[in-house]
Amino acid sequence: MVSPAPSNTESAEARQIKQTAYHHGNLRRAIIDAALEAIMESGPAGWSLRELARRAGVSHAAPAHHFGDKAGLLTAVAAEGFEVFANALERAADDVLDVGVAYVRFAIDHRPYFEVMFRPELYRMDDPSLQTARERAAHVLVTSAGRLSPGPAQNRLTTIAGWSLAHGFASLWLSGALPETAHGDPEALARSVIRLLFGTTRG
Amino acid sequence: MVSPAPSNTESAEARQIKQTAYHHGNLRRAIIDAALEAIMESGPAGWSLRELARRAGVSHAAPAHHFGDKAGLLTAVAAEGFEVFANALERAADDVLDVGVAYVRFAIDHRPYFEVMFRPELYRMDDPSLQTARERAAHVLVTSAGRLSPGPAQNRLTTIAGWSLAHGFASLWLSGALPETAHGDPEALARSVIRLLFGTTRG
DNA sequence: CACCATATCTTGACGTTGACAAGATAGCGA
DNA sequence: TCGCTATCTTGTCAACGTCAAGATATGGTG
Repeated sequence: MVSPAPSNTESAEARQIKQTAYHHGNLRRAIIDAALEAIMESGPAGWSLRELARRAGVSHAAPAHHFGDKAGLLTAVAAEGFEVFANALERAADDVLDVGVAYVRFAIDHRPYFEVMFRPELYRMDDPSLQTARERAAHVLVTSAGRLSPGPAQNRLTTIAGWSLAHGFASLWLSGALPETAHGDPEALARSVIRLLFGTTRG
Repeated sequence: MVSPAPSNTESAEARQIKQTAYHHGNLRRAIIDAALEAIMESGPAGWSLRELARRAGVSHAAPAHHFGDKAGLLTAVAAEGFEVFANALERAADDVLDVGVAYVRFAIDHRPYFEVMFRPELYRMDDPSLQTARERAAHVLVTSAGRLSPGPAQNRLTTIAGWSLAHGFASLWLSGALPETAHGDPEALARSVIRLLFGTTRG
């Protein structure tokens, strides 16, 4: 897993040393990690800032210093998510099929990020680092799909189709809307499905 | 628009007659309509039960009598949504392409329903009327896609692909993730995109 | 028409939440 | 050593979801 910032990798000792009465050491990261856990358990709205503070062992108002408010925290989560996302797509950028599969894999492996990223009403879209990573990811989608078709008009359609297919599969899988097919490996199934769209064009 | 129950179609007079001190007349419907409005304005989590009660002109605890709690209200919204959804798909069931377009059109025309329906953590999936409508909609998807391919294995893939494509396009469009392409008619664009998947198979 | 059982809605209360303000503490450079 | 600033705590407030108890209307039964 590629994380843009050192996550919960520091030893318990090191944390205990830093953890004096007032200074947590790395509260910002701890709160984000707690948020990711909470989102994994009960969605992007099934928890409270105070609960995250409790999990991190700090007072109820401590998170506000780092994130301002709840939307600020979710903005940080989304920004971090788009970075991990862009990295994952770039690593597969040579092949459209691989990009599509990487899209699905990211959604499943990093579900908490994914559940926030595509819900703009939860956070502030004008965040600079967020926009940068977002454009980086979009660039991979456009260029990898652009290698398939000749004209720019076709290119545009191909990009939207591939993007929609990967995004739709990921969303439906996560929401559990594909009940009978929920057996087996989602990644393999995704690959077969995406091949149905791109297979003909690639021969 | 097809609504499973008489919505805000009754005249203001009729409502005023029924609206005595204690009895609203049709509070259940009024609360659902208020919820749809609120979800349209600020998403499925950007409002409160008390706000809906205020909009309907009743006390803060009145909605609880009809829906139990917030999840109960959202369950009613989702159930109603799946009914409208199933009706819309059934009306286009003759052609896979039309079904896909109807899928996207529903998401855009009935955005509040759509935003709740595919977020299972918001409501109670075990609701009977919800499950019935849900299976009805799924049946249209499977049978319409099944007319394309010969074998059952191919059929399964085709169904998932078409479903994912339509669902992904709708989700991305609603979230505003397709910025540069956001000009023009989404329905026409959706038709072009879906044709990219099914066009080859149908000749 | 009188009566009452029941559905519907109100009032009041409790614990929790997000947000803000003011104060306390720690780390760090001058 | 001093003081500046980032970091965290404590206290507070209105708003929220939910529950309990009471009030009122409606429709059926006699």
